[in-house]
Amino acid sequence: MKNTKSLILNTTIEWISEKDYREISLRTLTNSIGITTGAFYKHFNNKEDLYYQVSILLSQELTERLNLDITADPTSELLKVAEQICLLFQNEPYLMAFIMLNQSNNLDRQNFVFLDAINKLIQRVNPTKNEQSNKALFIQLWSFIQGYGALIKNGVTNYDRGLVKNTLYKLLEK
Amino acid sequence: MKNTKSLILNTTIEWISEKDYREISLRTLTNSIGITTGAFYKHFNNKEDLYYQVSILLSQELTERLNLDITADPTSELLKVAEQICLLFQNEPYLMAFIMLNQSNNLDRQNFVFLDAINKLIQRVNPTKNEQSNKALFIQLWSFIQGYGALIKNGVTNYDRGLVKNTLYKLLEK
DNA sequence: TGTACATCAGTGAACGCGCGTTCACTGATGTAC
DNA sequence: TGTACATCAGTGAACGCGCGTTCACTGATGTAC
Repeated sequence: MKNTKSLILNTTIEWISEKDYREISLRTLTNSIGITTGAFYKHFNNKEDLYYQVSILLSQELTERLNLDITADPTSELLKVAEQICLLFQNEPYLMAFIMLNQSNNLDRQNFVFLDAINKLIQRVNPTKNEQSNKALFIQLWSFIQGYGALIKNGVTNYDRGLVKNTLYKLLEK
Repeated sequence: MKNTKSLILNTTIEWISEKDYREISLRTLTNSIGITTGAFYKHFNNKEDLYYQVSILLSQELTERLNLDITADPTSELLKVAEQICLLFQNEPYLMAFIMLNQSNNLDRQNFVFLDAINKLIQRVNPTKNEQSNKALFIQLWSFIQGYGALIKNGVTNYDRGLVKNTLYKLLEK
């Protein structure tokens, strides 16, 4: 049944949200659904295959959730994205850790869609600058968001909307 | 012998530099030294104890290596620290991953010494501002350094001295 | 100087455990005639 | 409508493996007399 496969995918996402994904075993996962580990292999080649498919789903979900509007005011749109991602780090630390650790393995189209959209926003926020300057700005923004997210995730600090806004404006030199 | 204990500590650091520390087993570690796993437990309570002691050593080493001079020009000193840490992410990715993942567990004095020194530099770079503004600046700098380090470590980008300098100056509003 | 004893780093084999994965089998369901 | 067969999701027990940890024992070294 296709139901079981999507049940496995959705339950995996629930587990990933609740604990470090490296500590999830196929036994705990399949037990919590009510199937055996043998049944799992009727739907996935192996555990890595499961995580790969989950990471694609999560990339799609993230892209939809952020709901980028590349025609809106690029500065406020960038701010919106930055805030939402930082909030996700605060509210879904395990999920974001999974996404961040698996993003570099994922060269699928969905990730490109998301990063491309951010790049387009940056080009529009900085229309007079050259490509190299835009790439640098992208690295600066992405570094801050990831690093700030990590600090939030580790409990070093709490999410502060004003700080995100202030950082963005400094980096954009607004 | 005290020699064996420090041999274990130093060899662990070598291994941590070469691969993900989560993939190091006591067997591979002790085999590479030429002792048995039983001997290991004459010197450490357990594996966690080893990693804790290693993380203290690495914190000390990092502090010494950065060689902070809190009397020097604070801006250039901050730039120097930021550059050195980013370079470490590029040259010692596994080691930095270990330090970053274990730093939040480590509330030992050595870490405070290092972070305190950075905080003092920030106070001197921003003498007229209040404490809250300094704390925000610290979070901004630390977020960028950590996030940029992660991007370098994951191969998303390469270390670029100019980008680090530019980011620092933007954040310091110089 | 020689003997008896204590200490303790290191040995080596074993322990129990949880893991991902495999596979012969089951049994419900759909299809062909 | 009833019978024979094919399909295939799911079972459940087992596989081999590597892990951290334990422990009775060894044997070199130092100490006391």
